[in-house]
Amino acid sequence: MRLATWNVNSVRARHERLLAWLAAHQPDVLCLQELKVADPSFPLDELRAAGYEAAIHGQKTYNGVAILSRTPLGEVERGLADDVDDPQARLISARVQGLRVISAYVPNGAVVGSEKWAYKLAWLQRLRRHLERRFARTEPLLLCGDFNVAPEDRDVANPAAWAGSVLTHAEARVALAELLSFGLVDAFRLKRPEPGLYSWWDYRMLGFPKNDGLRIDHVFTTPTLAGRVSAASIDRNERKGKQPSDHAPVIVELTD
DNA sequence: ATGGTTGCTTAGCAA
Repeated sequence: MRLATWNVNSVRARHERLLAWLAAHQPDVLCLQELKVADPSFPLDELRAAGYEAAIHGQKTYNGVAILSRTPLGEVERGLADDVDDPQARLISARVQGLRVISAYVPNGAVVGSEKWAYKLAWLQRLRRHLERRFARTEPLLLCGDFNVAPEDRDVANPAAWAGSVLTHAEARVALAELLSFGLVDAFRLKRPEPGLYSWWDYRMLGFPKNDGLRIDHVFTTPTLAGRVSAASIDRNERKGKQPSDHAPVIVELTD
């Protein structure tokens, strides 16, 4: 089974690229983030024609997440289901081929110390509680998405330049580590421990031409599935050419 | 040279 996660930065702007990428890479499951459309504007028909069912949690202008699958999606759940009144569409989960797949778009956090920063840290805590309430570490779970956190300095091309940013700050890394302490492992790093692998490059400052990248998009899995991870990669090519997303797809292969 | 990009929506926000 091939599973991927990709922050497309507007499914409308990335429509052609999305269909071309699906055709070229044939993932069984694709988690999407930053749809930036409400549900009725999601290109369901074209994706069905391409062979994919979709579970959507859309939002106009900002956020929005989805899970695409070649096989049927069941038990779809949207949001963190806690007592916080939160209109931001950042989480969706579904059952696919006996697995529980989650597509998450963690808040960026803007600037350390800002209100958005506090929301980011709180959101990661809320996700941890959601996992505890809703799932067991003994079940086959795949938590995928844009986490807006580079877990370690080896995930950052230029750690000195990014020191103290919302993507690398110690508090964000601790919050991510606490999320993973639910009982999740970094599926990508199981197979790809080497440095120099990134999933996001800022549109500004010649980020991609200079390869000033960070690995902030992840696939985390419960230990029951870790042994089935057979390969992992990042499709850096998708960041090239005309009108790319600022994120590249992260791909994980699981043995059946 | 203290900027630089993109997307959504249409001046300003978010990333």
